[in-house]
Amino acid sequence: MREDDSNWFSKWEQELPSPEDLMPITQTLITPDLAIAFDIRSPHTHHPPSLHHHQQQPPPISTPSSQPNSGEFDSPELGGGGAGDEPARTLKRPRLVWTPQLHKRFVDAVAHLGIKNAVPKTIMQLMSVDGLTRENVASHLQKYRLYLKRMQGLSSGSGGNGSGGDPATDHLFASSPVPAHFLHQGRPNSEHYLPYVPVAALQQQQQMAAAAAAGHHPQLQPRYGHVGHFGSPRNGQFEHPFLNRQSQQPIHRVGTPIHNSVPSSYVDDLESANGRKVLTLFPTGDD
DNA sequence: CAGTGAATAT
DNA sequence: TATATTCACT
Repeated sequence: MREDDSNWFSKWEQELPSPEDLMPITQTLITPDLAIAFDIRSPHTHHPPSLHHHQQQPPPISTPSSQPNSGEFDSPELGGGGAGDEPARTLKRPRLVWTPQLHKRFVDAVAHLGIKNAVPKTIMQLMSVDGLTRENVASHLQKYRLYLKRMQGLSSGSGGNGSGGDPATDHLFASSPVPAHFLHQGRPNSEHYLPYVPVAALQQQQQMAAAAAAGHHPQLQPRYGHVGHFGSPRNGQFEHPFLNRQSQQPIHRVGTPIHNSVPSSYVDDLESANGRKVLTLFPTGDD
């Protein structure tokens, strides 16, 4: 039975996000508002029926200003009072697009956490995705559960309905490989072998909070690239990388507002360019 | 805080 | 339309 351990691990490893998956996405697009402000949009998108601030894929324009002043100029708190306010938390972020890859990460996290620890917070932490908030995960987690449930109920018997007429709730999930069947089995008796304790992931919260409290300005931190929907997860494997926050570079920017664009910290520790994946993803020791 | 269902926004 | 996010309740 011990062999199984390595087995599942290998498998898991295999499913891990590949290098192509994770990397090149920190290309934070220009904020939609900014883009609009600059009046830059697709040349041949001759069709502005609704002039809303839609986030579209800004052309490959170089993005010199790393000043991600989120275009969201909501209403900053004024008046007030506040001696130490953290306005950044109030920013409304754009809709998060759950790309298959992102979902995969989610699934992986859940799978490894085990049904027991698979709670939004833990998942979120284990995913180590920047900009992901508990709400995001919670919402998605629920949908995911429903999806599993539905699948289970329908897969019995009837003919062949592998995944054809599923309700609309699954397109995303359908593209994502479900590790095993860690469905909801209320079985307090036998636990699946959890080789790894998620404790490592738990402690970081405090650190993170502490860091934030210390005065971590969110000027360019809590943001995930608004990725345009690419969308073609049909049977294709990956289509788009996404946000992965892993290394928090100690960028101390104090005093002079040098908007020196961060040197792309998106580099994960991926493996060599060819060959197997030796990904060291999970233990998110830093955060 | 976490889970669910409905409403809402995009 | 579909999907994500938010809210009220638990």
